[in-house]
Amino acid sequence: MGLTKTEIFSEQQNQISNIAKAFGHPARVAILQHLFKINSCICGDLVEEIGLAQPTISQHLKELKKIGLIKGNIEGTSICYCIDRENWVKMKTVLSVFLDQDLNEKANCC
Amino acid sequence: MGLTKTEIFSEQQNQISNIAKAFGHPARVAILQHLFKINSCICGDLVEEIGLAQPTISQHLKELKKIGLIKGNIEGTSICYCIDRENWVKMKTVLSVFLDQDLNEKANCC
DNA sequence: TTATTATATTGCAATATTACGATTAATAAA
DNA sequence: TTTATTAATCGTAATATTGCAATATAATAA
Repeated sequence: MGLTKTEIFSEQQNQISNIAKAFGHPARVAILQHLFKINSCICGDLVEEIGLAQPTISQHLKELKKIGLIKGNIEGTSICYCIDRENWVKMKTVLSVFLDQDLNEKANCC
Repeated sequence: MGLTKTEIFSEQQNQISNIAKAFGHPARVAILQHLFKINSCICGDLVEEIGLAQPTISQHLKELKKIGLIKGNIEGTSICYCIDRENWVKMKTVLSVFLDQDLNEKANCC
């Protein structure tokens, strides 16, 4: 049906997959990398930098904002988007619990 | 158009987003967690464990296998799926370059 | 050979995502 | 006020994803 059955999974599992989904598009990866690199940004820069149309970038920014990885302050006609470093660290904490599962002494069975 | 413009992004950016996409569904997160937990598995277990239909689980397993995070050995009528720990570590290395971008001395601009 | 069991594949419906042109909204500059 | 400038929103087309019933395949058991 194309609809993820969120209700049968734990909150942690949904949280992890939601974070991962935000990283699941190269444009959003590129946006985040660029924001880290220049440490301050307006949307126009990104349109040139990334190479997608302005509405498309705006849409990706909206998703990143929704999940809390970036925040935007209005600055005249433009908006200063930047990384929400506090949330970024929180996000990494959630992910690391999942990613570091292999740091147990168990060996492979096959 | 619904088609991601892969060609305008770097190989690293596409690699990161592809890994993230694999984690971008709670069922796949749950499957990986379960595989780590019991350290050996067959698909039937997962159908009960996760609560989705057998074809759906099979499809998710296929995607995880495609990206190399799990591997399956034929064992009689069943298949022993397990984590590909070598690739898991490689995957973490790729991701950490991206996730640890914030470990620079820069402050927030806004 | 004929079940039985376990998993994969196919086909399809429903929903989600991606991308962009056109438009709108809001501020700044003239 | 009029005219840029900048970014958000709307509408829509194309493609991807999710989920499952039905079926196929493959290996073992009877």
